Amino acid sequence: MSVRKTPSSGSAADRSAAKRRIYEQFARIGKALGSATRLELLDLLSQGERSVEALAREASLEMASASQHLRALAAARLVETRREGQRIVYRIADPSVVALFHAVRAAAKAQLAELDSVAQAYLQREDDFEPIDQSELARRLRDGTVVLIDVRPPEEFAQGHIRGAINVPPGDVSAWAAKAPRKKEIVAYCRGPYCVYSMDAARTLRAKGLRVRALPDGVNEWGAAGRPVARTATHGGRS
Amino acid sequence: MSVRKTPSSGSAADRSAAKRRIYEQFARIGKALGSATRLELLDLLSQGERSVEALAREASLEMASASQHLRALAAARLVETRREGQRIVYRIADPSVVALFHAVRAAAKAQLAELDSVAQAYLQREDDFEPIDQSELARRLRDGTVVLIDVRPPEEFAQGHIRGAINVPPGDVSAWAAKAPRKKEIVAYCRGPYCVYSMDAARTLRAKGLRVRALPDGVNEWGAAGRPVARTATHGGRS
DNA sequence: CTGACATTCAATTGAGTTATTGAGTAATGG
DNA sequence: CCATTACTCAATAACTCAATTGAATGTCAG
Repeated sequence: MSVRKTPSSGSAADRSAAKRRIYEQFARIGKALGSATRLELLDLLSQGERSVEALAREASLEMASASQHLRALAAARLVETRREGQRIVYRIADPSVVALFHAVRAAAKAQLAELDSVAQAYLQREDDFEPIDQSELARRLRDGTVVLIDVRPPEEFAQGHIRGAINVPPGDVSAWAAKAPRKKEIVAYCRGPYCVYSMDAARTLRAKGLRVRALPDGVNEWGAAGRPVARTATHGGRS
Repeated sequence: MSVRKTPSSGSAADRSAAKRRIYEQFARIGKALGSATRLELLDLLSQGERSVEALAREASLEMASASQHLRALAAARLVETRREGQRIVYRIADPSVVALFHAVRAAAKAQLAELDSVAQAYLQREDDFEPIDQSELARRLRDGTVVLIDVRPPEEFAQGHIRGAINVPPGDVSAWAAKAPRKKEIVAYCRGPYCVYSMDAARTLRAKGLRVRALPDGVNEWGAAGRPVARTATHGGRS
């Protein structure tokens, strides 16, 4: 065993041990991403912080199960927690985590098309509504020729939305149709490309004779492209 | 159970099943990333395609073990294969996979600093050599005031390198020092921020009295920033 | 067709992961 | 202080994954 004494460069064994540790750190992150449940929780959290109870409800999980998965995400440092009275609020630890989730989604995109027709059918947005892209929407928002609706729960809207959007929560779409402007085109968006709130809203509105298109992105994709995001001042849960 | 008959929108059960399938597709990718060994293989492959035998050797794995992990990566569609005579050559399936690997690395970066001092010690580049950044290097390459050396095996150099770099494989650094220009500053780079070939080379060259700095990026990071990458025409393995 | 080589497959064993259940803990309101 | 709510922890059983071994497959050189 030739052990070099040079302080700055360790032995070959030290090296490969260190290299292994580095890859093991990376693998911690990978492991945390290796569960559909945890990815769903991450996706929800990417739309805004939430309590364990809210996450369990939205992902249809047992409280204990949600808690365990969230602990796992926290152990991988993908999320952080904060106590707020009786609740523990989880949030994404760093913008790089949202970017990571998007990278996974991008890598999965091709295979979804290829080998899961059920999922594809569920997502057929293009077939029903001509999608609008970010740059066209940005231009038309400036021109004032569209009305942009954010079809998500108010809590998510408050934590960040496309500047200029108005919040029409999923349950309120029908009611909102009555007072919707009939002259302008309506653009609906929700959480992102795999979220169907905006499509549902578009179907509902079109059935009432309105002109609607859908933006396939969410507020994170919009923000990641450097476009303006607004957030409503929160008054902390229900304090 | 109210089952809607509308063809375009399925029942609530269909929905949540479809949503689950989507997250399960994402999780396939996550699972593939959940092993230090597979991440090391991906990292090697991001530097260029290789046979199973070459990968097993470079990652110090049994042939069968390397093959199984590579099959797992292939099942997640992160890598593809091609037969070349008796060998099977694996390669990254899509640029989005390299981006995914980089996203994992970025998310892991903070924790490495925080909770693995062994790995940190191994990587202490800044302490020894003033790092150069991409834009400074690009400028000085244009000016011709630096000599850029690519400290990787020739096969990797051939498959893609920073335009203007000359290849000095890890074992040849000492020999190359003799004919290295003494007037210009030397910049060394290798696979990327977690690769130590360039640091080793820099130490060796500095011990011989040369002026050396290190670029912490590899060819993928350089290329991802839209900077020019060159590749040498391959003549296909050993055909 | 045979032997050599690179790779994959199959079967085994041990280790790690998941969902579930029930108990334990921290903050709040009375 | 007690009850309640929100959450976490511990223990279990079912399941999945990893490393290893040896056999099987595909290709090439003769």
